[in-house]
Amino acid sequence: MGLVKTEIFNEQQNEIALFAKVFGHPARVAILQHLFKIDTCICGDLVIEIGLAQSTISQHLRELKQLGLIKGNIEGTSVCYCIHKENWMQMKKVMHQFLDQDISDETCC
Amino acid sequence: MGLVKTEIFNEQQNEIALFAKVFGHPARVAILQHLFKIDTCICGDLVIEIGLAQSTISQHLRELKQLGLIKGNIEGTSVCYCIHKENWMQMKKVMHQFLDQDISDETCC
DNA sequence: TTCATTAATCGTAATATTGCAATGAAACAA
DNA sequence: TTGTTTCATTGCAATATTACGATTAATGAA
Repeated sequence: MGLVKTEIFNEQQNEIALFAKVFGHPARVAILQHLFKIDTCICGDLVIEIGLAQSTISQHLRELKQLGLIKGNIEGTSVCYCIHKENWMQMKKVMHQFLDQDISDETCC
Repeated sequence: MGLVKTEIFNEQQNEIALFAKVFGHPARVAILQHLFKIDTCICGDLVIEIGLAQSTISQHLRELKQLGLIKGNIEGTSVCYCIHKENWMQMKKVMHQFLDQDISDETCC
């Protein structure tokens, strides 16, 4: 199948999974880290920085953009990509809620 | 290709991506939430709770176990699964470091 | 022993993802 | 205009993932 049965899970579970999935590739992690570091960026930089083909990077950027985590402004012939700060903070809330669930002290196994 | 070029990324980036990938499926998110909620569990519960085939749940449990996020103790004919608390906290550190990167105030786009 | 229960594993089909070369499209320079 | 640069898109091929039925292995009950 290779097809996720989204309909049997609730909205929150699907949202967490969507965010996590986009972080589930080291290239996208590296892109985001680079954008945080230099705080503004053009795509060409990333191709050199990361070491994948230009079309591959462009594809990863599109996925990040589709989820709203980055935005890109066209500046002449190049594109300025950066973190979408409001959406990043929103995403953080969702992920923290999941990661920071209470661990009770009861020992089971 | 369908094959991630792990070798061009650093250890931290690959580790973040591995953790994120395992959270990138709503069934695994749901399994973890359930384990947190009831704090001890057997696999059969999960099959009813989640609504996927037993073999599918078993597969997801294996992935979570392989990453060390859960552990399973055999108890008679059933298996008691629960969160691996130490490893979960360790994972949280790694993910927080990534999610909580500083967002500078400079506006770029 | 035989039967039932539980969960892991195997095999397989359907679909998704990754990566790249080739091509397009838009902006700018000469 | 023509060429150049920059990035997006398209069209693959290779591999990975998801899901399930069937089977296996292990335990416990009768």
